[in-house]
Amino acid sequence: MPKNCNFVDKLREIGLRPTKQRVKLCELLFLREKTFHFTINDLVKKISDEMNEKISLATVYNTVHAFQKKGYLKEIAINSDKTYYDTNTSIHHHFYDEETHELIDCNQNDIDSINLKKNIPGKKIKSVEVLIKVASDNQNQN
Amino acid sequence: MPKNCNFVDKLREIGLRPTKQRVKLCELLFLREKTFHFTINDLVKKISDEMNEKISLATVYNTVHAFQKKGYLKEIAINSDKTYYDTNTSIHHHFYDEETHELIDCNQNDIDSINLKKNIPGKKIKSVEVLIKVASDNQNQN
DNA sequence: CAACAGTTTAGAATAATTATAATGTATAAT
DNA sequence: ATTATACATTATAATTATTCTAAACTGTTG
Repeated sequence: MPKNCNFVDKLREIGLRPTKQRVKLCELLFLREKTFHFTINDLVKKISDEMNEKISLATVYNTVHAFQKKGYLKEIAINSDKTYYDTNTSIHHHFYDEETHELIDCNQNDIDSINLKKNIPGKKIKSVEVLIKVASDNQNQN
Repeated sequence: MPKNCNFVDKLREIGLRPTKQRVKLCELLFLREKTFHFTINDLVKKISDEMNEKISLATVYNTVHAFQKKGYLKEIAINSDKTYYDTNTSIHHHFYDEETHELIDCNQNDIDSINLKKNIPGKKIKSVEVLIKVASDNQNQN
């Protein structure tokens, strides 16, 4: 979702009704310089803390799913009980800090291209993404 | 956990009491040629279907966590509400079939070595693992 | 403005996982 | 061998993330 844009029109364009809640969430999610990694709970907290608003939990779930479906949010695979999302929807990689549970983007050009020598017969490759787990030191590997 | 081994002794060696349930689970998990990917529910089902036994759900959770802690099982990161485990505890990669939800191992030597150009200051890299999503065709990327 | 379809909402329902507390069992010391 | 003890198992309750539901609400279209 482009920054500095009229979210009302933008939402209409992509076939979602521009409700108050959706516009608020757009502002929270897409008016940012850096890509943003979050869980549903992070969002709910930010809405009440930073925007002094209240959007029902169900709506946050609905809206995040709608944006994901339209391709403006991406679900990130990490070992967690919660689901993480990213405003960077391109195919890219992540550092995952095992101590702070923070995600940091690692773009395609931060990694030499990955060359697969194996494939699955009858299947096409949809994405190849790397998860780099980091920790300060004497941490166990998983 | 080595194949063809006396699980009673092995469990004692690694500091876990060799209870009936743990030995049964060892047999189910580690007496295999290929690496085994599973969820807790897969295990519970296999115990009753293939072994005609009943081990309580809590014990399955406890035991899987104990084995994981001791380094004999590895948690796999994929987008799922369930947690996946792998008997292959080495650092390695996975194909994830978006249609069948099946995991397939992809060893380190099936991929040219990954060269990171970026790092996180003050943090050590603990693992670098690749998830390759596959599907038969006209499937969306995520 | 009226009518309709799409949205929001609170709260119920579900599903995975973890905690609890009573009972059972492997083990080390007697 | 027996017993005491610490560790395990179990059924069940509790918790947490997520999804469903049905009623109230709101953009949009005519």
